[in-house]
Amino acid sequence: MSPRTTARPEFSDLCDVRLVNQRNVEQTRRDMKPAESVMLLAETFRTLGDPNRLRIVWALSRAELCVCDLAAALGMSPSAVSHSLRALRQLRLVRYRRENKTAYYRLDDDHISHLVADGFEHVDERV
Amino acid sequence: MSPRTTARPEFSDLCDVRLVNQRNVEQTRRDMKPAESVMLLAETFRTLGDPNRLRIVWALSRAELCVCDLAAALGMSPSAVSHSLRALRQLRLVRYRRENKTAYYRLDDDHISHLVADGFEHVDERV
DNA sequence: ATATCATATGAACAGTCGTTCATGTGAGGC
DNA sequence: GCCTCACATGAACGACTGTTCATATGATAT
Repeated sequence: MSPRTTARPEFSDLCDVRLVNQRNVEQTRRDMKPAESVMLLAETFRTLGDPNRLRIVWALSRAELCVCDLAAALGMSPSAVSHSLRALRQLRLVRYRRENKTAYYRLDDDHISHLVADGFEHVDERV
Repeated sequence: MSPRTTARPEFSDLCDVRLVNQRNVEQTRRDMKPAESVMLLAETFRTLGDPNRLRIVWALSRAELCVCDLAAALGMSPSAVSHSLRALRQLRLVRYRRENKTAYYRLDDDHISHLVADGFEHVDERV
């Protein structure tokens, strides 16, 4: 996945001539995360931002599952599941092991599991 | 924002006739989050999945800022910032107060701040 | 009143996404 | 060998997204 948006530095002085709090601007610039981190995290969030992929991740946070079981449980085509898993794999959100013809997927580490669990906690608070 | 993907129930039996672990499928179905929660969280992740919006949220997690300061600090046009803030507002990720002509934005609660902080921790671990 | 400032918003366009369909791969069974 | 199964992948199409540009709003100032 490539970034969809690019910063436009030529706009940085579009506001400077107006009433801007220079302190805030400089402090914010100082605190900003490096572009690489921002891109990678945005890509991660965007990948989790698809309902089907999110369901897959949630399912894998509770059990190791093969493609066919995921498809059956979530009501998706095996092809769609495989495509989704590839996106998750490329961001190293899931890993898999092969056992004969079957590929068993699980989350790559606990970080992602916590992230999703926290997210559900957040949205479930708001009815 | 409307969901981009829809579950296709007619696929749920495409895999049942094959070698599926029925236990896993049933357990996964039982553990699945309600569709409403999935949709809302996916929307939230997708909204955080844009580099510019993510930078805005990160900036607001450190200080209350007006639109113009955000634009100046992030090198975006005020219009783009305003559009981004609207998306964040609609998901109640940010709130704002008006002071004369100026609109000061900040994060709506700590949940979102933690989510983003955890996310950066995660990606910064992987170089 | 007119002008300017800070922000909001609608339309529109190029770019991106996720699905389906068709096909490929590679292991097992006959 | 051939067939089937479980999965992977490429192409393609419709749907969606984020930006820019133009315009609107609403407050302050002169």
